[in-house]
Formats: sequence, structure tokens, C-alpha cells
Amino acid sequence: IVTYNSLLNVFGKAGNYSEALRILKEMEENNCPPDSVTYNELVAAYARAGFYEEGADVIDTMTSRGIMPNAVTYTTVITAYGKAGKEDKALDLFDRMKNSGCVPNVCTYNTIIGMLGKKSRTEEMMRILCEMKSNGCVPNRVTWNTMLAMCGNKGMRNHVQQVFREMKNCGFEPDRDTFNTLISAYGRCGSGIHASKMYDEMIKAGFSPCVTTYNALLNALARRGDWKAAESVLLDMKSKGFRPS
RNA sequence: AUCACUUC
Repeated sequence: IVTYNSLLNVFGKAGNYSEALRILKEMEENNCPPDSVTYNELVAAYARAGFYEEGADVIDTMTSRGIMPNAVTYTTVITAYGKAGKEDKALDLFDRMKNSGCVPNVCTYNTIIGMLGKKSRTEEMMRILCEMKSNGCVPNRVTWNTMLAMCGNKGMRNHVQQVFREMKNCGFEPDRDTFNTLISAYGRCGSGIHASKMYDEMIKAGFSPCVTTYNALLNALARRGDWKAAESVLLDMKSKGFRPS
């Protein structure tokens, strides 16, 4: 079963959901009944290909075969809806999930928070954050990075430091992803200076930049129209063996 | 042992 599931993962990642379906059939024929991971892989395969409705349908299919969808299943479909701009469908499914007795975990909440944050639906986002805490679900690193990311939205610049401080108060030290998020957030709200500063701090903290770091930094510098700085970043990037995309 | 969340 693990072998089959891993195979499904490979085809799913390649965006080849028809091959994934073939494997599912083969499992059923070979007396190897699919489990929840199998169906979750199938949902993920649909989601990666942009077929969120087909992904949502798998929830019914697996239920009818006696495999209950779990938090991973729902989170995968909710994410797909969010990426497709179907926020209300995502929220709908989130409600259905809870009504069916499936308990959202930290990843589910992070998905919803990120989706609402991107759309600047701040009040709803804060409500979900409260719900999360009152359900005993503790915000993790990703939750905080998600919150920082939304501070890159228009007019949110002054919230960055505040959220960052709260994060540290909760015992989270910034990691490379946090710095990437900070650089991107400052870049998007038009503060290239702060973005560069965050890059320097990241280096000082001993983290090595990755492609995401460079992309975020380049975006920030481009917004400022600082082509000279951007060019030196590009050189630095190439010298470290990264290739610009 | 295999699946979902943030930064692109």
C-alpha cells in the first residue's frame, strides 16, 4: 500500500492524474484496498492540475467506499479552492468539514488564514485566528509566517514589526522562511529599504539565501527602481550557483 | 515507511 501510494505521489506531482486513476483501479483489482492516504494523493493530484471540483468529488467517493476524509483531505481541497479564487467555496467546505465532525488542525487553519489574508478579509481572518486558539490549536511557525506575509498588503507596513515582535514573544525565532517572508512583505508594501535590511539581518543571523530569498529581494528592488542594486544581487546569485528564473 | 498549510 505504501508503494502504491508513493507511486500515486510521483504521478500526482507530475500532474498526471489519469495515470493516478489507473493506479487506483489497479489497487482495487489487486486486492489492495485504497486507504485515506491513497485518496488524499488522488485529491492532491487533481488539485495540482487545477481540477478542484474533481478533487472535491473524491470526498464523496471515498466516503461511499467507507474511507472517511480526514483533515488532510479537507485541507487539500480547501487550498485548491483558495488558489482558484473560490474563497467562499473554501469557507463552505470548511464549515462542512466541521459539521461532519472532522477537526481542523493547524494546517487547515493556516490555509484559511492565508487565504483570507491574501484577500484582505482581515476581520474574518481574525475571527478564524480566535476560533483556532479557542479550539486549542496552537499557532506554529507557518501560522506566524502567514500573518507576516499579509502585512505586505497595502497599508499594512506598520504592522510588520508588531506581528514580528508577537511571534518572538510566543517563542518563535525567525528561520530562513521567516526572513524570506519579511523580505517579500516589505517589498510588496513598497519598502525596499526595509527589505534590504531584512536580507542583511538574515545573513547576519547565519542563514544562507535561497532562490526564494533572491526572488523576493529582486522584486523589492525592482519596485523601488533600484536597478543597480538588483544587478549586484543577480551577480551574487549567480556566483552562488543559482540561476535566475 | 507514503498525503495537506506560509515565503516564489
